Amino acid sequence: MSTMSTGAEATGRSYAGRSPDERDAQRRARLLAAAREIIGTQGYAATTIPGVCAAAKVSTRHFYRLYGTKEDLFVDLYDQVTAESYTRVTASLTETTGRHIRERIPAAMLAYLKPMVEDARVARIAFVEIMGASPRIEQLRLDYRETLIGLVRHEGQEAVARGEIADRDWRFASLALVGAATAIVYDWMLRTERPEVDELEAAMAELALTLLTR
Amino acid sequence: MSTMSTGAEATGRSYAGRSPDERDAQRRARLLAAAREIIGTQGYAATTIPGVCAAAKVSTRHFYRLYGTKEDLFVDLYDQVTAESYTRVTASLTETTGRHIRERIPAAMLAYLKPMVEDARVARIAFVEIMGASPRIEQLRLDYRETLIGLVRHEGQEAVARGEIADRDWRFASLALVGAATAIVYDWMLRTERPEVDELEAAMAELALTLLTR
DNA sequence: TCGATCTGAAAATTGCACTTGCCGGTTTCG
DNA sequence: CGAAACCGGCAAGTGCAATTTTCAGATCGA
Repeated sequence: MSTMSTGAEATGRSYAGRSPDERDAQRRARLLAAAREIIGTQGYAATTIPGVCAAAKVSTRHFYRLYGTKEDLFVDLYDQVTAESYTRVTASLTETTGRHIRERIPAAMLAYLKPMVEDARVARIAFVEIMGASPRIEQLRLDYRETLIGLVRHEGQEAVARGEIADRDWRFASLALVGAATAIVYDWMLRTERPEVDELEAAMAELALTLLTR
Repeated sequence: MSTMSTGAEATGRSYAGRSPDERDAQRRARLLAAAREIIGTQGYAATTIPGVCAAAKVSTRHFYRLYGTKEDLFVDLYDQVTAESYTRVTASLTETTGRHIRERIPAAMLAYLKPMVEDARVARIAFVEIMGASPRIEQLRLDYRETLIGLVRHEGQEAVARGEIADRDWRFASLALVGAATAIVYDWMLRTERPEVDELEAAMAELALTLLTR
């Protein structure tokens, strides 16, 4: 990346009113959108590169210049999807800085769930398709979860230091919360007769409080 | 099946001191053992039929007579693996019949975890490889989980009727418990510096009590 | 306008695993 | 003992998706 960051005398020329970098960025965006749709509805295993390319209106030639393999595309997609959640959580925690941990946890929980509750495809990607897809992707999932655990532990220990709650095994509590959220939200997505979003969110907030503060 | 159930004048003859049915049963058992080993260590996606056959000392020809596809074999394996847990749980509940629900839950939880804690391959199969492998297998997983939810709900409601605990959304509680158990036990398997089994089991029993009775 | 560059579509190639069929050797049983 | 049934291993043949290459047309820039 560093070598082309100045980007001025790049190798290509403009086309359709776009610079080479812009064109690539648009192709990338279309591929990611198509991948989100197809992987999020058909599943990773059933997804083919030509299929994604056709949906994205990108030729396979360009695909292979942007991504080496289907796995690379999925990694990019997963980064995008997890970044949505992670960004919202950290934003929520920043907003609630200084408040009691029992107020902050429900807000952060809802921020975490937001992208999945809004879009079933995201839930499927983040909760189901991510698992066991490949060793590299599995590692990505574990790394991301470790980041989340670190975040929970950090906030938790500060709350303990402030005397707001009792200390506990934060890794255990974080894993329980993430695992429970995964199962519950995905089940909620799949059901036809499901409770309102509000009810789900209230129950999840309550669960987070139970696991992290009681 | 029904046409050959009497089995007397079946097409084949004895070999190596075994009847045709016995030989098939042994091949099946060897294939399942090999599949457990390979899928449980390399993953479902990386598993090939010739690979399983070689490990099981079964020719591919015989494989295709016993199972049509890799998926069929995996279904059989998953049935076996889940049956282990399910059988232990129901046995535990039978043993503790009449006791207070707060005593029965920890016992049932440990029974459920036993096969996974004893064998990392089983944990990987039941918790990771089962997910997103194929639509049919995903359905199998959901069906099995539904059975488990029904079991928890049944026992839970009876305890409520006996006045031992307060009523609650049993589907929510079951999913939370199963999801949390999945995440925690698999994490425990993967870690190098992990707590003793006893500590894990105690924490899981405590978690089950929290989610189902508090 | 003209040659160079870039495009998407589609054909051609490659690679991998499934699936089938054959083979030399073993066991059965008349 | 010898023909027949059966075995596991192995060598094609097949099918599908990944990957590479080709190509005719569109766009750019001098």
